[in-house]
Amino acid sequence: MNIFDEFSTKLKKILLDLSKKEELILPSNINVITTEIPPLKFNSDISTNVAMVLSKLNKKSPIDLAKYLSEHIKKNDELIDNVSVAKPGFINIKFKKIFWTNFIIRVIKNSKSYGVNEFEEKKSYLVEFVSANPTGPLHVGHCRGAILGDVISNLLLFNKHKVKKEYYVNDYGNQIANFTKSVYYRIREILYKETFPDSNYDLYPGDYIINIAKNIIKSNKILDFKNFEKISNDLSVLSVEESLNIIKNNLNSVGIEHDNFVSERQIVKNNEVEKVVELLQKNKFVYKGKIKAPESENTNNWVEREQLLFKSTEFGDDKDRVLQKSDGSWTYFASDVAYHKNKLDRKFDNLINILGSDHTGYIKRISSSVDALSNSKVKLICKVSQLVKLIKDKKPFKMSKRRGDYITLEDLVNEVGKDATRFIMLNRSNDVELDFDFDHVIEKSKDNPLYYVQYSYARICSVFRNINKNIESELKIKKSDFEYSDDEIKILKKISEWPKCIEMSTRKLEPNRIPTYLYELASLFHSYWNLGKQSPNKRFIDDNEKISDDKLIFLKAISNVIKSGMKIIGASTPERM
RNA sequence: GCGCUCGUAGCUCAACUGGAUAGAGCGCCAGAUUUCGGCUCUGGAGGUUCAGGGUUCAACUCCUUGCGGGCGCGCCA
Repeated sequence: MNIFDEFSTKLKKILLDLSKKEELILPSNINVITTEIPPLKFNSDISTNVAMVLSKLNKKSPIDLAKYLSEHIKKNDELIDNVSVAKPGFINIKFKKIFWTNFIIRVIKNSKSYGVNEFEEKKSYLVEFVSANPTGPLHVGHCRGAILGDVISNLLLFNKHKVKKEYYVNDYGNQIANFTKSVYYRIREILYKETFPDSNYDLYPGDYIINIAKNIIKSNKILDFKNFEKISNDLSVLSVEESLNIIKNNLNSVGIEHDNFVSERQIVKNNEVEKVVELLQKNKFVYKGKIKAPESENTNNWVEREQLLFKSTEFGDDKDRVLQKSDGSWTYFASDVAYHKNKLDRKFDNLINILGSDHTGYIKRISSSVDALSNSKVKLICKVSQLVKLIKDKKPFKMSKRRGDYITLEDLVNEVGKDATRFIMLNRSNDVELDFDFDHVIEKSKDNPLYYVQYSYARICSVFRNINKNIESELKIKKSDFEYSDDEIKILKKISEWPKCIEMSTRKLEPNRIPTYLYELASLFHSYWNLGKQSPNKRFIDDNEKISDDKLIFLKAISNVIKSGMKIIGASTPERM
């Protein structure tokens, strides 16, 4: 349920009636007429732009048209207290108090599904996120994208869509070869006391490789480490497995679990790359040609040569992209195209990729391939998560560029916890850099939005505790003839905006609206709470240690919204703090 | 050089599909608080939304030019 949608429906009916009577001309697209939340100062509940949109077509001034329409609106609805017209031509509707009583009772009755967009068609989504190279633990940079992907999935699930969360494992190619070699040298270091070749910059120096080496030795799956060539394949598989375990543990520590891991190696092994290249060739998207050297830096070493190219320029890319290396093996891009063909074959309605900001340049070419493969029927939606700037003691906390030395996701979670990590990472729009201030995040104050929201929930719980009621149990509503005060209606109005918040977050895949919304709701609640200091009638529990039904319902509705919002974010709502 | 992206109060950021007099928090100033729960609340000051041009009844939002920051521009993944 969504009071804005409901009003919109009523309004459109009125408009259609008037147009049938030929009193009004309507535009072909009636959806430009919107219902909105009026700014606070107008002291009304819903507003609409209808008069401004229709004024030109009907050759009337917006104000006159607004006056004319507001009479029809008022006449039509006994729950409307008054309808007023404001300057450029807005129509503002204010409901009677009983409207809000009815409203909150409906919210309570639908508490489980409140906020879900009922009218939206249910679709299936594949969300690919993280997909970090399986060569070591995740760092802070990965973390933001990971949480973004997870919460976008939660949002879609909340709206009853089908979602598969997927991780693409890049376990093929040079980086993996170097990684495997690194593990190999560590093993020789342990078994034969040989020193690790620190001067080789292709190798991974991190200490975690030593643990991987130890685990592989312990597992006894390979018995003889003397000849690298002989064991490199098996060792590679084991090494990837080990580092994937580290990554999965990292993800679990922030509450993330993927449904599916797809191996690049497997895609290559199944000849999926050949097949997809063949298919593209058949549809004339592949050709042999030369590609220009990049405009940047020194192009001295650039050797122009004839190579297999994908025509991504046909879909707006800067240049066509190479599919095959000179040694005959496939480029990363080629196998990724095959992977996306694989996704398409699984028949999802929508494909979503979450990428780091360093991959923005990659979006055009990969979405081009999806266009080419699906005949532009399926769009690949790419969301980019920008950098995270860590701040400690008011200073940027530099991620050292020194090899193998970066702040890991594990470090972050150990420092501030899962809830704070998730909440703060989502607090900003994903396409803006984010300051992650360690000092605020662990503070128990308003400076810490997580704490502030959780605290409001805990306060509500304390009321329930004091009257010996369980906050989870369902409320039985006997009478509903009470009315709420203006201070309470302020909060009810905020609650009525919740479905709108969810709708926008889902449509734009921008979950950052949710922490903002919850903060605002919490703020209103804390204000209300403080009113109890002066006015005993604003306190929840009266002198006889009882609570009235209206207050009980009121609290329950607030806590429900906070809880379901926090659930989408993936942060907890402790009953005591 | 080219592509993508961001630019809003001193600072960190909101602002719905293009809506009204652009909102919060921090910091600053002034107050409240013997409470259901303790960094909670109330008020004040603070703006040419980077700059110019355009579209529109209406532009922070869309188009365009310029400026500034970030990212990317390999047969790396």
